[in-house]
Amino acid sequence: MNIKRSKTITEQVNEILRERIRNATYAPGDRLPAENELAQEFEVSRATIRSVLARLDMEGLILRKQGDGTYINERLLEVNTHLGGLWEFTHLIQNNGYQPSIKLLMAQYRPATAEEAEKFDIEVEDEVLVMERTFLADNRPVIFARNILPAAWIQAPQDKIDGSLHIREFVKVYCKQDIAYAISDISAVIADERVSSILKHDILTPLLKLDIRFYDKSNAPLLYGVSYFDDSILNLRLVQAWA
Amino acid sequence: MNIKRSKTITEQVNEILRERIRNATYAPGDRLPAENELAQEFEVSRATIRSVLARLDMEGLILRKQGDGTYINERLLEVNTHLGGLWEFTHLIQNNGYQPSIKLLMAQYRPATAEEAEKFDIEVEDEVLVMERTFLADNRPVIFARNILPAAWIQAPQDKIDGSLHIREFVKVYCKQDIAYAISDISAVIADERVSSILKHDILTPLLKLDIRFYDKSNAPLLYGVSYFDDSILNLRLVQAWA
DNA sequence: AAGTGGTCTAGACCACGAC
DNA sequence: TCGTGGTCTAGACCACTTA
Repeated sequence: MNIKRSKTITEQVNEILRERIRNATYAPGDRLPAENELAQEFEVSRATIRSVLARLDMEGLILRKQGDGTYINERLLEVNTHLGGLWEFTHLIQNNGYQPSIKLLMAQYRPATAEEAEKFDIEVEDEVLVMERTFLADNRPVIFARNILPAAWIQAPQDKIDGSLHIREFVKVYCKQDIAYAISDISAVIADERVSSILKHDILTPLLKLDIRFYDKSNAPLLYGVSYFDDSILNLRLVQAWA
Repeated sequence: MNIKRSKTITEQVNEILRERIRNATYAPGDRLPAENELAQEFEVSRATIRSVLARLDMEGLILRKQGDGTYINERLLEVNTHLGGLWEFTHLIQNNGYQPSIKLLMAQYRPATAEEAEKFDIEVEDEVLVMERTFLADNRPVIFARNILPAAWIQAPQDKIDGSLHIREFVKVYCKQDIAYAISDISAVIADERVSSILKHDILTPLLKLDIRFYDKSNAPLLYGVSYFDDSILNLRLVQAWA
């Protein structure tokens, strides 16, 4: 097996194994080759193979049984959202079987509220950028998202905001920062008129609200987001492997 | 540093480091000793230290910066629920600052509905055990949970059901099985009368509903659970580290 | 008994950040 | 430049399942 350079070996093995699971080279329920066999095939050490398998295990893609073998989890066809990607809305839409797209509704600067200032560790009245977007599933709006970040964070030309970027790309491009982790609050709410009219949504059906704060490796807050969606249209289904 | 046997080395190091974080030997924001130093202190290899740090990193407890060092995440005081433990309701209650307890409302056998039969891969009309419980925060009911499992799964004496067990303990004791992973659906609902009366809850406030299915390593369904709670009382706050 | 995954070691070299 | 974490190796031995 030849492996291209430039990406890490584990990353390459990771991609190959995922592809084999995706295209059913390893079909659901199948037993994978032993770790030693995989190590031989890819010409890497067993430790490398194991670090890849550990990640697939965490995500619930495989089930490892000591003394027996490693199996493809056949139930993962039903699952659409892995825990690590709660805020990857386009994936959520895609995994529910729709074609995702993003529409920028608004992007404007205004002074921070007291609450926002506290969240970002900035002064009240410091300027923030507010961006409102909808995520569409087959051209139907299903998620309303409002993102807020201090204007001072923005390093790149601010004139035209590209609203079609994912959050992690957005932060990367405009703030030249990488997101290290996020803290999310999940709650159930009755939509206000504005959200309801945007989502063309029955006002009596409660929505899921996601309140997400993103931080970098130095623990500086990068971006704050609040999102609403109807869980009867988009199923929020998570896998959790035992720790 | 002396280390007791019987548990794995990584598990022991894990516990020691967590304790040091908890009791602020390593205070929030502090930089940890270098991996090599920790390896020397515990008399283990650096790989062992790294596997422990990798887990703390995933859970958001620490932030690792290449070329710099590893730091305690000072923002974790705010966080109460790690993703791995979505169904550990007593932890959820505890982390919201209340004293948790569990009250068994009902435990009875009845034939499976069509929906249940499909979920468990059993026949319609096969017998299932239904258990209804409330989780109390300072003696106030805050979570209503209904758990269902096929009666045939139960290996232990069925006469008296101990309703105060956690799910993983319950499955361990009565089914002699270990939970390998779970699939959860999160949704927002308006409570029905029964749930509302149990939770003494304003009927207009939407609740979070958690639909969780538990599986073992062989992919056999073990148990199914539906739970309701008011997110204005119990904050469902998750940490997600970047994959 | 044989084969599997689980744990652990003692190195090596690299990429990055602070000084 | 130096120390840090990031990657990777090539072994070893153990615990467990299956036949």
